[in-house]
Amino acid sequence: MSLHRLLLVEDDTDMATMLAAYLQRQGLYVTLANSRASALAALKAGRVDLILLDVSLGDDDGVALCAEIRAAQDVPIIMVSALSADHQRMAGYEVGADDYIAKPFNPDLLLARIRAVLRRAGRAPSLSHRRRDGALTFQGWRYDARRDEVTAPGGWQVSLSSRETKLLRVFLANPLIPLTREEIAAALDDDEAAEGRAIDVLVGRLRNKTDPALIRTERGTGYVLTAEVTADEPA
Amino acid sequence: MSLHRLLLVEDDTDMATMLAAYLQRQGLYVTLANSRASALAALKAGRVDLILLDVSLGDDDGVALCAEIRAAQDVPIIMVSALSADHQRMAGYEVGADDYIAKPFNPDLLLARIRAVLRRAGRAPSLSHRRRDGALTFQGWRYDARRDEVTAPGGWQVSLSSRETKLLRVFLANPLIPLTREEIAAALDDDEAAEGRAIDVLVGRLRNKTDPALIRTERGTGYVLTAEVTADEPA
DNA sequence: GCCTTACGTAACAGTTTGTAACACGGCAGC
DNA sequence: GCTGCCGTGTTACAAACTGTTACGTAAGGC
Repeated sequence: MSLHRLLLVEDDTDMATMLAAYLQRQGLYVTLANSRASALAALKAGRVDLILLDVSLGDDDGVALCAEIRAAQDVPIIMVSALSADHQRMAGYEVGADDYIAKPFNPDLLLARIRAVLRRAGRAPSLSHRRRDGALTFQGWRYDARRDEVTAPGGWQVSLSSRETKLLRVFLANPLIPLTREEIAAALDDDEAAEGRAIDVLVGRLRNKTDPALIRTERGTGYVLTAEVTADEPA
Repeated sequence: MSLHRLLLVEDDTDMATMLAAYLQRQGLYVTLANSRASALAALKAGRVDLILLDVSLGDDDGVALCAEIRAAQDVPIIMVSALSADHQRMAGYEVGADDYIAKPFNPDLLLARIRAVLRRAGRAPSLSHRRRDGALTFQGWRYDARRDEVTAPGGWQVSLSSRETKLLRVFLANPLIPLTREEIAAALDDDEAAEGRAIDVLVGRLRNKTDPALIRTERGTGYVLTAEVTADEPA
């Protein structure tokens, strides 16, 4: 029920087909383009929320195309490259890519990046629209939003403090997406201010009560929920 | 089944649909309007407790519309803007918006603002708006307003003191909305004054006689009824 | 390897909340 | 009036919650 339209610019047909199928299954509306010309045509044809742009585009140059698109309109762009060389990465950033991912990539990671970019662009339907309904399952754990109850894989019930619960909800709303301390604090407090090590300690406490492996540290950045989250039907 | 009626004035269909879905799940009754004309029509058509008004409204101007509505009637308004520029923000306030939120926003944050505005505006729908004679059902429990009787999920009858009953009614009138001790006291006493721990103790006693999970503590704030409330037809 | 920085976390302190126990007052019955 | 009972607020203390600090350790950069 996501309304995001994604334009996939990729000249390798096999890769494009596979990726498109995957992304469509994830709820994205995907348009394919295999060249600079067709990409620009697709852009002109309709609304696009995000562009996934391969750096190597046969005769065309992805980096140049990125800059070209950026100059014309404000659409978030994620660059995809077969080479993870840093200069390429930098080249991508300089022309205005919002993110960069190297082939071969983990599809889930790609999806996470896509969500993150869309979110930053303010067009993301977050998980929140299902949050109050059923329960969420992740890595064997279960969170019943209605009752604020957390159940461990074994069936044990875990009691979290209200702050810990809020934190868990923040992570569940953004699975696989790295969150900075600022973002977490903002989401927790409904307003302003992140200081000190409060978030670290809070994360530590949540880790202890659940599974330490659930939340991974992104050194220098923040924290990520490492599990995929699926919504159960409301019983 | 909250009785808050929210008018969402937004011309971006996707955004409107998404937001409406989200807000409806949060227990608000949402009416959509995509233009100045339809907004005014909706206002004329029925009671509205709160207006969520997008600043950018295609041909129409949200700020002007805000002022217009304000001049005509006293409905709380939250302005939504894609630009967080301060002058716009101020412009919104000056014409009488009760709050302001910038896109992209955290849905939970929006919800918190909505609740805050509703609370401030004292529009918490009172029991009087309901069929006074019917019974209310919540989380398996039942409250018969006519007889002041409370029935547990199992069918057992629970006897509450008069003060406890009043407290229960206050919560039932404001399901899912956090209430401060002051608000509760005001609603209980018909006249002001909240001091000491009276409310805490009262809540504790109500919890004991019903289901402790029904009323959750919002640390630093107050208490919330965690159940949705539905009105039964009078038997 | 060493050095710097970031992170994990135990211990602590300040608040807030839960609740048992008590005190007070009205009221019915004697 | 006296007495016991019930409902209610007050008090006091324990427990829970949460941010801060300090220090040890891990992770990278060089």
